[in-house]
Amino acid sequence: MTSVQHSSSQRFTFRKDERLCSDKIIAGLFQSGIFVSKYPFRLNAMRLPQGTPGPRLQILMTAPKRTFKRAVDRNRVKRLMREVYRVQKHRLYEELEKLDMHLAAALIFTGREILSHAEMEKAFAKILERCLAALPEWKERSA
RNA sequence: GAGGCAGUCUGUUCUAUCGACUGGCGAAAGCCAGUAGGAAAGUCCGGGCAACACAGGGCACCGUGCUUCCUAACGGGAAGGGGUGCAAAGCGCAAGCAAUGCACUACAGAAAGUGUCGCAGAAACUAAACCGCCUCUUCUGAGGUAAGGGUGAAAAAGCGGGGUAAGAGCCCACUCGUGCAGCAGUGAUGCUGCAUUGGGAUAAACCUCACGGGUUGAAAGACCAAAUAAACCCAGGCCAAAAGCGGCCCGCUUCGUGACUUCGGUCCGUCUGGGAGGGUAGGUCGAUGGAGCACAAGUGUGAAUUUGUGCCUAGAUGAAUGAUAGAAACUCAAUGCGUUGAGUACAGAACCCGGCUUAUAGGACUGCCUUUUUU
RNA sequence: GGGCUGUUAGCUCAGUUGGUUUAGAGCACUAUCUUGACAAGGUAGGGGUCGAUGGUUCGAAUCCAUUACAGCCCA
Repeated sequence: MTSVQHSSSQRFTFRKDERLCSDKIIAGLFQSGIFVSKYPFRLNAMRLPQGTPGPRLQILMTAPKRTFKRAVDRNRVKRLMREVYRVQKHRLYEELEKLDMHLAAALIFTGREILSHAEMEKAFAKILERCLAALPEWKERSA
């Protein structure tokens, strides 16, 4: 019926501490220049120092006001992005655990139109592959 | 019955799985409850709240503009008055007046002053003589005239009669306007009487009058934690001049009884403003129980308001209120009458309220208009 | 959250304050002259609901109100 599979080890939560809230980190994030891009997404990233408390990855989702004029549309896009991330995030967590990295990230929607949930899922899987491939390189650069 | 327009109200529901935020319970795992709108929007207005400023007066600036009322307040609303447009019983010889109905109305002052009124036209503002009309005449002009023509958005009340050389409020009746008085009304204003020839428009042009307005907005502001630098540079004030009263003036208020001196100033202290540089950029409060909502009764034409009873109804902060699947309801299209397909508006709180304006699929109700059928 | 500005020809802008005259300039476009042909240049011409709706006025791109769409600023 649904694509979501129940598992005792993995839960598809998205709590407050997984979200990126710090003003300071966000400012640094967009200056770092580290990103991967795959239409209709763009993912900016910045490595956090070792031993940062909380989860391995803090992330924020956003949709630009320039392409989505109405607040309803921006909310819709951000909510879809959150749901898609929530389901697929465990692959990233595993990889980060292996490399012993902490990461801050911003997921930006660069498309022009709102996609359906199924299209979003496919598109996010693609950018996730690119991101995983780039992780070791990011570790070298920031070290 | 069908279609259109305007107004008011309403504006999808249920189940499963995976989540988010707030509150409660719990040692924890977790469980339970709640979680977007009528416009949350535009930011066009008005308040609450907060900080700073503040003897008082005048000018300037900005806003509002029929009256009375409602309201915490308003540029909002209610009721009323006037005006304009359309229809119009009726009255009048006519000009015209006009009960009543519907719609609209930013509606103070143009006899305080200034500006503007192109083209056309003879003449456009304390007016004028082109054609015309009349009188005189040396036949070319002089004078009278504001009926008629023509121009214009607008030509200095209208119409009928008298009067006259021709004409003219020159005189009279009626109508309109203005002024004064009386009456009615809280008032805008209306009615009646008397007087009066009574010489334009524009104030959404300047302006005048009346009333109102201190400035800045929750990125206001308060507290806690962390960090830190009472340092440095420049300008100015400190007993008679400057600063302040966030535009200006009057006026008012405030601040070294320091040291040295060649009396020009210098130094010290202190205050104010600016520069450069450094640190932090986390949390709590503000902040969700309020001009609150629902119902009933009373008062009022109404907007509203009083009393009683009941209810608690989002509170995020890089920002929750969601995603997926299935079913139902409604609408539309195709129908093989079994169904199949598509669609379900406008739109997302950011301190909170009261209005205004704008957007809105479908449904319900009310009013008006058009058309068809029947009686 | 709070505030400010703009919208005129296909493009870039004047004109708006202070109303009536013809809405104008440059580039572009069309025709034509010149050239063997093109460019440049000369001559002539076309092209505007002045963002929209309503109001004030005799008359509105201009004044007033509402509205739509752009752009900018404030820690």
